[in-house]
Amino acid sequence: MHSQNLINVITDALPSLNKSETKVAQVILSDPDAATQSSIATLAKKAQVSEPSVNRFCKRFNAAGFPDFKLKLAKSLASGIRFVNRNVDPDDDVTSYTPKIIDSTINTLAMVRDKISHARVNQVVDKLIQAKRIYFFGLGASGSVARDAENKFFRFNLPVSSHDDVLMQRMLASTGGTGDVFFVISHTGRTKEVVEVAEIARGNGSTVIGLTAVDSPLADMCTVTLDVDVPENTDEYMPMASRIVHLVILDVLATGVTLRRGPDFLPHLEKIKNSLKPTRYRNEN
Amino acid sequence: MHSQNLINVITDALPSLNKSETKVAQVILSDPDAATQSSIATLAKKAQVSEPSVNRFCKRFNAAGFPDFKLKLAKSLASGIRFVNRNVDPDDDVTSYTPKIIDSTINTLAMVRDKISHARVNQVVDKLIQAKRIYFFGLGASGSVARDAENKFFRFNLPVSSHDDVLMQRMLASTGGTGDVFFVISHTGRTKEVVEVAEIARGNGSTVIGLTAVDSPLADMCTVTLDVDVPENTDEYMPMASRIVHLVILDVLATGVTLRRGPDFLPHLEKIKNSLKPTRYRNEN
DNA sequence: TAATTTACGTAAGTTTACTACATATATAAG
DNA sequence: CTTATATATGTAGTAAACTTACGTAAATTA
Repeated sequence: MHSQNLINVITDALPSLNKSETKVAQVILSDPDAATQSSIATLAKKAQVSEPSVNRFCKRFNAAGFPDFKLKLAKSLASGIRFVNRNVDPDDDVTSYTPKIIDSTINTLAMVRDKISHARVNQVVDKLIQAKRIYFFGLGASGSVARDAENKFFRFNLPVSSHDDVLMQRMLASTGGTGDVFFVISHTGRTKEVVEVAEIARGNGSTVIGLTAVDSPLADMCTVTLDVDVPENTDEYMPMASRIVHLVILDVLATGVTLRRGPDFLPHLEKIKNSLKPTRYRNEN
Repeated sequence: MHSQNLINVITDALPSLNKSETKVAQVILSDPDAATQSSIATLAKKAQVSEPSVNRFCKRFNAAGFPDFKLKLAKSLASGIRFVNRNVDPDDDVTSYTPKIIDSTINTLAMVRDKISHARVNQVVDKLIQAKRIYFFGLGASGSVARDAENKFFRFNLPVSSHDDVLMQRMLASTGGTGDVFFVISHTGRTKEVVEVAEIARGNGSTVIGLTAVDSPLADMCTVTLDVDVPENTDEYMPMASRIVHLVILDVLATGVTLRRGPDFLPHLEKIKNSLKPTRYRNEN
């Protein structure tokens, strides 16, 4: 199993902690890297609690003791994931908002990595393998995700198309049937048009796959749903990470399909790759 | 250079170590994970040396002492493992290829975060702020990136469009002039058509921004380039992380523009957000 | 072979972390 | 509202771990 990032675990547990534990958590989260280098005494002093409180805190998070906790914390920090404690401020400059945005995306991806259901991924790959035809549907920001998916999946040598036009989507959904897979992408899963389209497709016996939010109306309508629980962007400055997550999940699915197709399929992919060579300037490296 | 993996550093230094240091190194290298969890006493015993020898060994590798050394070792272990098996194997199953792909994307983003030039980002934001019109150009996978960019930047209340049609791109480039910004996206930066389009636009006095590879023909042609040095995908199974990187950089740019516009601009963004509400099913949360 | 440097270990000292216990605070019951 | 009980937090002592100082042994050089 994948070990969940300690920093996220602490953040999630924050509301359930008692007074002194909260103090310790805050000190650690405010500068996790410093925490890995300080002794139990310094940390206790910073958090204004006693040393045993720090020790108990560590044990609460399944560490053998303080040193073991520091070790685990260091490991979490090393995986390229940094804790983003602040959203972009109006007075941030390039040097601060750039890493903030990238870190926030990284964080979201790490969360998805730890929470995504492998069983579901497998189910979706199953459906995609069996598909005679795949339609990728998305509106707005999800429109470009759908388009990217088309660009990935046409390589599998089966009819694939993407659509961001609601009327087109309705028409295609109503003419679909067994063997057709409608892959519906939506961040909220609450856009009426999209949900209706899914319903129509479902009614005709098509397979409907949803890449959308948990417990959304769209999710309820699908044959299989890959639910992504990306925190809503409340902050005006914060860009939606869900597109990125969706794209990466589509990468995962494409990889799954490729692997299922087996090694005999690789020459086909190679052929597509090579087809682009004549369009490029030679690389001198 | 970036901080090298401690295990590699030790391996490299192996020939230059003296007797007891070699013993210590061998014990650590044989099971680095165990080393991070053992005390200086146990490690000394295993290596058949005295405790101070272990301590000196740690200091030789720029650690403050044994605990600090363990910390550094743990860090390189955490990031190292992920780097080592980051490629998808033909016999991987869902539980292994899913985290691999996500981790690989995370690693790429972390690299970009550390290497991206803030000065360049600032320059590009400058150009975008001054633009009277923005065209996003991209082909293939970059086509959907361009489309996503359009979806982000139209919010700034200025004429924005995206194009993935080479002929259309040529025509627009040839009619452009001062005040027009052509934002050209290309993973390789070597696609002839794209480079030519950039050249045409440049010739007419337009600003050409490139989101592309370092030292590529396209990069040479641009007014400002945001070079992204994403490792080429040699592995058939590995999806291109560059799209993701491009999208995130566009997020950064959009944020930069938003911040420059100042707080007076926020109501406008809010208005766009609210415009979607009637299209959605209510969220009961 | 002697001088000098480098390597290594012993033992003492110092820091660090843990445990057991006591007190305080909060919660529930009467 | 008081008492009982559980929970939370701190104090002090102890054990373990780590570091330093110093001395001896080995290796290197003159």
